[in-house]
Amino acid sequence: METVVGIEDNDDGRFEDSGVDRSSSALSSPKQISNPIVYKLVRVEGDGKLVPATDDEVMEVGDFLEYENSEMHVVTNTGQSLECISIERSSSGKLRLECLEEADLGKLNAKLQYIEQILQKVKEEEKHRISCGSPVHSHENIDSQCSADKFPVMDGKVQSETPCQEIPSIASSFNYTHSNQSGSIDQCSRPSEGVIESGSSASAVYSNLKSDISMSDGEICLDKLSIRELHELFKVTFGRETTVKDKQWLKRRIAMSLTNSCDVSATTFIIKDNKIVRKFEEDSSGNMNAGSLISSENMTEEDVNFKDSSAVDACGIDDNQVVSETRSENGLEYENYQTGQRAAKRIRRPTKRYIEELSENESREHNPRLSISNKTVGFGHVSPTSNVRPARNAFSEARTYSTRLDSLGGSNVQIPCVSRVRRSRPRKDIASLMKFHPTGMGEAEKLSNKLLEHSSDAGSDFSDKVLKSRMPAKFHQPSSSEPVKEQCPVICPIELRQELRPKRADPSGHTSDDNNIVTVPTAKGGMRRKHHRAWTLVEVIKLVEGVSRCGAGRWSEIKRLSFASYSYRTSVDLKDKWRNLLKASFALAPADEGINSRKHGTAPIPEKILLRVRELAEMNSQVPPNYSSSQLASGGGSVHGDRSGYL
DNA sequence: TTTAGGG
DNA sequence: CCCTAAA
Repeated sequence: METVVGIEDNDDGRFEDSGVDRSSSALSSPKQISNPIVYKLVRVEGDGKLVPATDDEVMEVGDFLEYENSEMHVVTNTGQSLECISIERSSSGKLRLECLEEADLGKLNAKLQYIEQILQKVKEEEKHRISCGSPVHSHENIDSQCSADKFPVMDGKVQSETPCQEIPSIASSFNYTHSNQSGSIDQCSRPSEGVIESGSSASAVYSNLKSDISMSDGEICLDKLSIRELHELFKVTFGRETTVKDKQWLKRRIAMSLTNSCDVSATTFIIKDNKIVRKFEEDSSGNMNAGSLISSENMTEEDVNFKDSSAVDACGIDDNQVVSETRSENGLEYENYQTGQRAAKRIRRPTKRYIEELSENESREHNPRLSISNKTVGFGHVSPTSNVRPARNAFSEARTYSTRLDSLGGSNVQIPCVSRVRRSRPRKDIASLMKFHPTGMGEAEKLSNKLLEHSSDAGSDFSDKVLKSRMPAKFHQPSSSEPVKEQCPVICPIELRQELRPKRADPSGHTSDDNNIVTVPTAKGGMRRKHHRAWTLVEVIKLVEGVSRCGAGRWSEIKRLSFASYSYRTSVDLKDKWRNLLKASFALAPADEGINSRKHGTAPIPEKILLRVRELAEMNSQVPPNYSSSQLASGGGSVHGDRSGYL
């Protein structure tokens, strides 16, 4: 910093203070330098000439040397294209690993190379000046004097006299400078062949900027770019314009995007044998993915760090730069920078939180009230688990959905099962049912039950209407009643009984639905549906018809043929119902059916049906368990089937 | 998975 | 309706 100030404060721009020397010495022993230095940017033309840089081409090098004192332990994990170096900073002791792509490394090396050159030039110039006794008056002067003839140029390249071995460490410091104010080193590089062999500067290139980038022997330095070029580069890299004039910032951002491998075309080239070689697409893509994954993890942290360092840079160094920028602009840049970082962060970060929110939303979508339980699930888990809802909920919901779907699925009317809210008269049965819920029932169960009741409620409401409008006077014709049947699966027991009355299909009766679907948690955690869904007459008819067609005992087949649309009627249910029907039919006293039904207030099963049942039973030699043939033989007039009410 | 039967 | 054994 002091050096910078010294330089900048020199009105005549004399480049005289010890900073230069120190910087020069930095080449041989970088760790001795602790202060950032501002250097003037020069452009190396293709013919090897050094063109004086414009004002806005001033670059700051000190930033790169900021962490000179850091101890770096290089652990190369030599893979194919990805190599890692773990760098431990003495200040924090934190150890981070990250992978860089070769191309990125190449860029960094190129930068390093260029810095090296600059330093070398400065050194040379200083020597020259000292020897000549001609003072330098400004950066521009320096640059002007930095003509190519004053520097060793070979093959169009500025030859670096720096020992190669030191380059990696320089590169490292260069690389980590900006982002590690808080200590963790998030990036790692490796000593690449390109660097070590660096007699020539090699760098990666934005292919689409080739024309704009100064190029010498296929080597391009990011630092050589002017503001305008940097802007263009920025645009290419980030896909948006920038008004930032801070070159440092631009370069940093671009470099960062490179190291993060987030951008296309950033890793098109790699350095090999001092030449820029086009990278294979597979390589770059694959590595880029891996790289971005890793870096995305680090970005959060790095953002903070970066912020700090950038604050330092912007307020400290940049302000002192000769570059014609006002402090307000610096502030603006800083703002932009921050926002830019945030934007990038937004893009990269979503992983965990996004998933979390996603799962949460999903669960809420299904059952808002149960979101709490979902929160506990799958924090930090990835999609597969986070999508899992509590088994109970899933079950009940599935049930709900299927029920509603099925209730209408068989018919021609397909009604979306969602958001059909029934707003009709309040249901008393439900209230009572809820009131007497099993105490063991958890809150979640209650809620889900409520939900279920609601949905099925709506569904049944609708189907009831349909049923009424379509309810045929003659129910005894299975085929004709079939479609009707399928539309009225969900009906409240009480109403069912009313409807079950054969002759009076009771359209007036407010067939309010309300099936008491009560799900009871099982010891195993499963859900048992503890729901009594009364059999409708249609269902009974269908069952009888199915039995007559397929034979008793082939419940699955009957279920498949006649009850395909009744998801809530399992084959076991059919079997049970048939069993009951059988009992009823054999216990039935033909003359008394009406009495029976009235007596128990239950919907009677039409005698016709019962007779048919008995007929079928006898056909199949099925006899109710406790039915004595004598009773049957006697005509069964005296036996009152109380169980008929079970229908 | 389906059937049959007990509860 | 649920549960379970048996096939």
